[in-house]
Amino acid sequence: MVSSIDSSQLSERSLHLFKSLVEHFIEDGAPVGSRTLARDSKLNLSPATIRNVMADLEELGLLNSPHISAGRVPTARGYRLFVDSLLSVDHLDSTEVDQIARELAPKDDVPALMQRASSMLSDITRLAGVVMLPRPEQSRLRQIEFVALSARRILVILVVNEREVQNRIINTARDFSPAELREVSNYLNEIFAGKELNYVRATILDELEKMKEQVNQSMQAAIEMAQTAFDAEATTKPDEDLLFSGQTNLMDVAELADIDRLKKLFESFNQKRDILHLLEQAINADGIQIFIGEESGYDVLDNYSVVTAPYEADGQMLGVLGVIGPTRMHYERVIPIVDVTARMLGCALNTRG
Amino acid sequence: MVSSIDSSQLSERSLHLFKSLVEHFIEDGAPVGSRTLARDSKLNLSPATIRNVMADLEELGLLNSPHISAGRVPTARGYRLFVDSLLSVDHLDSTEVDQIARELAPKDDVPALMQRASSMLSDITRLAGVVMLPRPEQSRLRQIEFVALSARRILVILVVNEREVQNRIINTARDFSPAELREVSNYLNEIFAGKELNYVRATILDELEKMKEQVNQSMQAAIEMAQTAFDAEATTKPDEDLLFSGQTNLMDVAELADIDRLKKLFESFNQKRDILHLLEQAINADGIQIFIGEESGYDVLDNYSVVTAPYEADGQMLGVLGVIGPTRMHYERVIPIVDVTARMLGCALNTRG
DNA sequence: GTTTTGCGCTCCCCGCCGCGGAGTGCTAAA
DNA sequence: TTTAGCACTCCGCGGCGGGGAGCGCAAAAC
Repeated sequence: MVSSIDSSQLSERSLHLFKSLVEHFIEDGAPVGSRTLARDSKLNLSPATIRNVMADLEELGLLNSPHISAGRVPTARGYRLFVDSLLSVDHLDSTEVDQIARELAPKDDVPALMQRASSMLSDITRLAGVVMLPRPEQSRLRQIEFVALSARRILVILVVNEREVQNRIINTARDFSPAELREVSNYLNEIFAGKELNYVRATILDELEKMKEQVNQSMQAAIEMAQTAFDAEATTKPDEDLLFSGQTNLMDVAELADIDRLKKLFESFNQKRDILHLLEQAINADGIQIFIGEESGYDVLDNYSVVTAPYEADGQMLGVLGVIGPTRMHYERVIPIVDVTARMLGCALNTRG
Repeated sequence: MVSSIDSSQLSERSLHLFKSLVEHFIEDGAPVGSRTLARDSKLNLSPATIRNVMADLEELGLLNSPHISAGRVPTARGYRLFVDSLLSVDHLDSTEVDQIARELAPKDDVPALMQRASSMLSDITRLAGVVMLPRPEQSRLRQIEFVALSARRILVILVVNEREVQNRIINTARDFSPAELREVSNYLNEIFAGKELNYVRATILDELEKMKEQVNQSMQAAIEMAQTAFDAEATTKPDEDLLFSGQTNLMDVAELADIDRLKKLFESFNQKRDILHLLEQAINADGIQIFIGEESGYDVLDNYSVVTAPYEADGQMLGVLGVIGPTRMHYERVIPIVDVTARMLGCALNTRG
């Protein structure tokens, strides 16, 4: 790991100029040269002086130039310094906060709420939004019900975590009557209501195996059914936990006109894997976490930054949400938006009456 | 409406040349000129002759040239003639048919099956796939269940059409005990099981209103609950019925590099409205239906074609699926693929033991 | 010692030119 | 009716040149 840059290693003036340069570049995306900087930073320095400073900054790896006689552009490392030490975060005005609050009013079920959070993030930032859904590991089983579809096809309904519902259909080896089903579900609810899904899954394999002899025949069937149900659970769930929106917003950021890179990014959205891994790293951060360009370690994300924040409700970490855009994004705006959204979403998820 | 072109209005030779030209253009996307055509169509004609023919075809609106001294390109009308009268559809070889059949094996629930159908369409054609889910109007209620989440929040579970499940959460005005809930669901199941959702919705508003006096108090509550449940149904359902996949495939078709048009197309995928309307037109077609470029009437689809086929199970039309790509697509391959997929999906949806 | 000035140099961008290639339409001949 | 011939158009490309933005370096100025 390359030693990171500490703002105290640089003179006040260098920092000021650097900040000014980054802001400029974020604004218009063109390499910025010494003259522009001389004009706009109120320091009353000649372009030549500024060139010297910029040469130093380049040596430190904070800037580089696309070619010898162009202006300078921030590197990932440069953005890192900018974001960590120089950024003055905007204060959201109250109308924006209101808008977020309104969108996240807890009208309906969890997935819809998440979806709204994601599209709100993308609408308001004009970038791509993403929400990672509550991780299944932290789910508590609240209730389990069986509904007979036909003699041997049974619909299993799991109510998880207050407001989440999962359905799956299983095929059984023998027929079950509605009365039997009710009996089975009562039995399972009694043992497992309020327990963690992981625990439930483990226990079913383990403990119930032992009990087989002690209980009556229909209970044995119950055990087998439950096994099937939770087996299916393990396989069907994990790919449903990322909600993207506003991908198309990324299509008008000029320097991403590079359609090939964009295609790869979109594909990684579809496969979800990389982004999921990235977001998982952010779940234990306390508050905003930012991955800048190559830092992320996923090369589809070169030239893109991801701003994330975990959200929690009832004191429990639930997931992560965030925004994906070009490294050259308005961090000072995006950061508070992501931050507030995470909080608000948390509030909306707190269990109420 | 402009009078459409009938293949009988044109000489054998013109048709042959026209077909050859379209095939050529589909292959490499460049305007094709008289020389190329003279060389490749086995007719032994000089370029000059072919130029005359092409001039005629242009006058009929089947071709046009991007500029005066370029080759010719088919118009939407040209593609129409090509597709309707000239196309020799490929025969899928059995390995491909097998692959489709394997992908669509009825492993799990309906939404997942649809999703697989869609991504299979896009994978195999290297274009974008779309599946329209069974239209809610044609859904029959099979079973309704209530699960108490808390005193006044109730989970309503609708089982529709054998293998589809819908959940929604409603808030009630007063508390219900589990026993009451069971009573209510028994009551509703008795009246409504097997009925069409539309009918159910209408009847609840109507008929039950009259019965209010005749039944006891808890039944009155049942009526109100049912109203709430189906009201919610009407509003939550309709935007969940299109599944896209493989959009990114469209990003490497060269002539669509026009990122702005592509962005608009993607946005219309997200909003679903236009595509939905288009597909609804296709639901009553018997078999393959093709919308070519401007024909569709939606200008986001200029330069794109949509190949659709309705699918049915148990003798009932369920929905439409298809492929979206540049007008310049390999129709002779895409058509049979869409066709077979629709049939196979139908088979997979037939109700079985 | 730091800052500025001056200067030479690099590189991009843009418009221009000119040319070759592909293709057309028209006319006149086969 | 088909073909050959011809003049013309338009695109694409490479080369050229000038203007502009910017850099680095060295020497002068503060």
